[in-house]
Amino acid sequence: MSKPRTPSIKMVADRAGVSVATVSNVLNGKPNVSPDLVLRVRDAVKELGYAVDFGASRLRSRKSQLAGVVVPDLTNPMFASFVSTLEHLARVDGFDLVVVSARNDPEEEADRLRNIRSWRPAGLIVIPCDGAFAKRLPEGFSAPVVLADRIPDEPGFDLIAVDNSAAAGAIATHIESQGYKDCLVVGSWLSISNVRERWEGIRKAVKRLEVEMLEIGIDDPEGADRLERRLRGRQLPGALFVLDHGSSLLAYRTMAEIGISAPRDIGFASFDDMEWMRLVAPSITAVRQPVEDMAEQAWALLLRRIRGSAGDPATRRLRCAIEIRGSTSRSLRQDAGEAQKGGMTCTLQEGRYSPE
Amino acid sequence: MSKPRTPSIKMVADRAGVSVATVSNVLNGKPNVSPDLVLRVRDAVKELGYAVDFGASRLRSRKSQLAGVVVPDLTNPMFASFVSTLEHLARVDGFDLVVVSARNDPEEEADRLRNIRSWRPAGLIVIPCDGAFAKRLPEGFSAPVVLADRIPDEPGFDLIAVDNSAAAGAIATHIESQGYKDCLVVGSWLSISNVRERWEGIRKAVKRLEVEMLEIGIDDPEGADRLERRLRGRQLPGALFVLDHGSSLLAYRTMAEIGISAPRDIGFASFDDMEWMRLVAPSITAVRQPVEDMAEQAWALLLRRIRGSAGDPATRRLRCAIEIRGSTSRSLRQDAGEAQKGGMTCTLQEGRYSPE
DNA sequence: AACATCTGGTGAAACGATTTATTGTAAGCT
DNA sequence: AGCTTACAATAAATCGTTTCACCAGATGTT
Repeated sequence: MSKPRTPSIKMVADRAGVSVATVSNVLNGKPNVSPDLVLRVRDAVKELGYAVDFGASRLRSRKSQLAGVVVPDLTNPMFASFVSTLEHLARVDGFDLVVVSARNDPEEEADRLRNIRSWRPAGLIVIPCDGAFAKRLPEGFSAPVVLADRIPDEPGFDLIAVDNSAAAGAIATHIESQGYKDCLVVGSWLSISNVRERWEGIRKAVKRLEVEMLEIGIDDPEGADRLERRLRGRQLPGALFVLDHGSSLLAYRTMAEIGISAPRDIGFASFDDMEWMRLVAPSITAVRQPVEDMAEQAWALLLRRIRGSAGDPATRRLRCAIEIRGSTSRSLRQDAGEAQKGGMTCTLQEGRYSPE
Repeated sequence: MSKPRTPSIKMVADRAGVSVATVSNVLNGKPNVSPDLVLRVRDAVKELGYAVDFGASRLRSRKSQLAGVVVPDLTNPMFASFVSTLEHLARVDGFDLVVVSARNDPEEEADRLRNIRSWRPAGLIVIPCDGAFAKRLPEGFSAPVVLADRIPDEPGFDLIAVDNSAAAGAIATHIESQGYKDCLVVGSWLSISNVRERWEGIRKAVKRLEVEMLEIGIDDPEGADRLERRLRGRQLPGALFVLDHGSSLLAYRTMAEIGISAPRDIGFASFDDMEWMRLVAPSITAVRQPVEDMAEQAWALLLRRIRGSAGDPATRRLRCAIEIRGSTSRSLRQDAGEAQKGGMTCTLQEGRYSPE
């Protein structure tokens, strides 16, 4: 009836017949410890099934091998993939991740940030809910923070994002070049920097095309109503360009319900290329964001900061790829048959956009 | 040039003019501390921006508010949603999550398990890569473990899974009742318990329907080839039933490439109902798994174990829902037009399957 | 008055690691 | 031999908490 506690460094030391300091030195690969002792320690470790206690280790050494990750919504495939990539990269560098989802709620984000702070992570990677992120970062938070994907209202942060404006502009130009006269642009909220930048990119790019913006929120029934009313209205827009994945799902479903389909009745394009956009027939013209790259760069930057690199906050914009597919094709308007074969898929090379 | 370290409990104590013990008592809501001191401590905490150090706290109190989560692949929407739900529930109970993805690699899973152990989590929720999970759990791991979704070869674990056999059987029966004569069943590996159970459920359920199993692996080009050859073969099966989401994506894409479509040329059904299956036309008959429920039950069970509930390992099987849609409809074989409207969607009530 | 029982509070000992200072020993150099 | 230098190993201090034993004073009980 004793207490078989999980083995500590002390037990290892006893069993190996050395001091705890020596065990620590062996475990951390410090030089100046004789080969036979290394062996004895290793054996003892194995026999006891010992594993260091990261908490205690961090407490004393003041070095944490833990990073925090905050995303708006883990169920969004974009963010899931972001986290997944991050998690792998971090692991390679010996870091673990505390992952939290803010569920699109700034309050919750603030709460999670406060909470995560108590784990004393070496750094933080955050995709903020909205622009007011700076106000939610607990004051006195000293670990480096790298933001991704969304731009904060206040500057002063390291940031990895994509070139929203140019990508959206490229799609708008494509739509225009297909001969569409007007285009309804749909997005969750203009208060989200991505949506805003994309909308502005469109306005900057178009020449003759008439564009009109509609905000429909996130999981908001009223927004869904607004969209449906607009699509049922007497004047169906020539094309529909949706600026985020959530809205795309809603829009595509709504179109199906109403019985209009792309490109027969309307041109359709979307941000955030997803698997399903390639699977539906005809497949959907979309902007593909380099999520993995984003994760990679964010992690690289954070790691540099953790290792002590000073310097002004850096902002990097990554280039998106444009996938032109059937849903915006004017020539497919009549014969919707061929489409699913995927032969229509191509990558826009015009301007700064490069092929796969 | 001093060292503005992140505030510790000692600084709070000094500022409030009390002992650290008192601060600790206030922070942990212990009784027997006078109201004015509580106030003074609270003020000091606020002024300093103090937040407890979970690591130190855990070290001393031996109670961890951290749980580990291991999934085979975070980019799989099923698992992403599982983690997301879990994360929310855990937070409500004051727990944070260390999340790791094994990337479908048992080796990596073993590595992550070892690693996660060093965080001394209060418990673990794992969706194992394969049945040999027990061998990968570091020996001497003392925190409670709850497995989910996949069944380990060796018993002795708490387990929350779904009723694979019955659900797969129901789909098979449906396919049979539609008049299909034979059915090709496709899945990643039979060594994954889910796939195995589903396959067995099918064989148990069918009467006249001829069934045949094809394993195509995970992200395996050879498997993709096998599938393509089979579908290009002289004898196209009447129906195709795919047993996991990854394989479904591959199968659906392959069909499109070859130019066969459901239900015109072949009946098509799948496990793991996903958004895209509702978006393609006609939409796809699928088994919808109660992922959120699974997460909920897994968390509830783990929490109970953490709180000290003893008792034999429990196994719970949750019921899946069946979504009968156009892709298996015999009557749609001729007129593939109507389908996208989704009017075909319904929920099988037969047997133990209940409607939405 | 003497004794037990609360009450609000504190100092100091853990927890499991790393780091620093220290010691003893062996080797290297005049 | 005498003196420095280098090496191996350790004891002890420390990180930020919680907990335990204890204390002084007030209150209650006989």
